[in-house]
Amino acid sequence: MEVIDKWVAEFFIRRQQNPRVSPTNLLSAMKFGDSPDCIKLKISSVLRDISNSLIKGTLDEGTLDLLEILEKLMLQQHSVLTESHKSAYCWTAVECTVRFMWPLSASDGFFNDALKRIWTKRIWILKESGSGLVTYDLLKWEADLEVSLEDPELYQRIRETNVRYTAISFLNQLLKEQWELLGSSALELVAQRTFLKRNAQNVDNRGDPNPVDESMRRLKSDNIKEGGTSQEEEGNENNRGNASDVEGVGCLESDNIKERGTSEEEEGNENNRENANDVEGVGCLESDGFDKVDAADEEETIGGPEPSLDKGDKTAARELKELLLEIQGHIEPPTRQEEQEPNNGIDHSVDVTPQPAMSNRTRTGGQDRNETPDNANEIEKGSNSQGTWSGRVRPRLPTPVPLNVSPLKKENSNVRRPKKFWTPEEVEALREGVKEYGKSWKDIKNANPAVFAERTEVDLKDKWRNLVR
DNA sequence: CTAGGGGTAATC
DNA sequence: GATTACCCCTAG
Repeated sequence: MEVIDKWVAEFFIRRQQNPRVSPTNLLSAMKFGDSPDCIKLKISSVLRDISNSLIKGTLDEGTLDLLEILEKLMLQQHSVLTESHKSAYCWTAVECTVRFMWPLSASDGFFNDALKRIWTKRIWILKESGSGLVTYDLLKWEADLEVSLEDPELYQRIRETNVRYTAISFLNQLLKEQWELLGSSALELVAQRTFLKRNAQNVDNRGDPNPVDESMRRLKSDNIKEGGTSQEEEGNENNRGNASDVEGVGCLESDNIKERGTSEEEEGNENNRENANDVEGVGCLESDGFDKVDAADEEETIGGPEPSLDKGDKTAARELKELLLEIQGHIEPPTRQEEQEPNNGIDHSVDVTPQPAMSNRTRTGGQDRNETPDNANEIEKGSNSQGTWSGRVRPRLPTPVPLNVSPLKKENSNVRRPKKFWTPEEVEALREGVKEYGKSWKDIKNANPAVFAERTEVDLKDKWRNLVR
């Protein structure tokens, strides 16, 4: 069952924004060992934690902890520390210190405490341990921050630097690189293998003399093509990667699937799919991967180097499939798309193409609130103008409930406020306000919130209009 | 956000 | 009927 544990853990960790699961808590609860698989899982959890903290906008000393843990895990699997990792650590450390520079002077706040806590203690320990995170840049920052304690000009300069942006950029870069290095998840690999096996069998049935080779050749050639575009679109890919991996990727039906182990040099390329195995991805695996596991179960062997699942893996895969379906049922409420209609291959993507001008639309003397709402209007027109929209489904949001214009207008907008005469205090405050602020009704009201508590800016304007008449 | 036109209902 | 307070709308 340990394989199930790992796969389920991986499923949760790779899935973004699951508020009920903290990756590190999950791992500590499951007590994994130090096998290479487990280290990968731990790295995934650290990456997910960093990603979550970026999403939440929390960039603090906890992030430094995570980066230090990540370094240790990288050492355990004998990986080289990347430049992005070093830079991310350096700039996050600076950000954690600079955030305490809010007072104008270094001596007025917690800056000194932060300096001691982060640089004198934490980074000293790193230096002692010979950590690769201690870089020239880090030491340079350390010196500058020390000097800024005594040098108000430098303090001001650092205070005004946008360190946070740089830190976030490096953290994002680190996440992207590390997710790519981690490559496909176990779930996806199983699906890839079974898909390849199925493909090979299909070719075999057609009487091809060398089915596996042919299948591999086709996949490889497709891959080369895909690889090219992937490289070109790296920026986009990057954006989608960690930031939106819940979206998943296209189903494994696409031919961008490789055989792991047939060519090691393609490793990096393979990783383009990185977080492809999130929820939607699992959905695809379900139909394209696991369903085939049962079939593969019966037809045992394919000749050659084709990797196949052993009995244990197959049982595990079957159990996992059921488990995932159950978990998914609990976690994911059915999406609107699922509710509306089965996927029939129609592109439901949001159409952002500018819509043709609504030539029939006319304004009717400004009484829009009595008109049919915009949406309904367009739906109605849609029956006549479908052709011009190429039959695409245009997303429609519900017509928003109009806000009360006046903050003094209470619940029922049809009921007028009771008439309230202006008191001499109010009139006086208005006169004073106009003297001071001119006809800036908002400023006048804000300057006398108590006096004008029951007046709007428009009331002030109207009253002034009456006064000067 | 403000200015100004104008409608409605209460009050004088 | 005039005034006042409130409201709505449009234009800039």
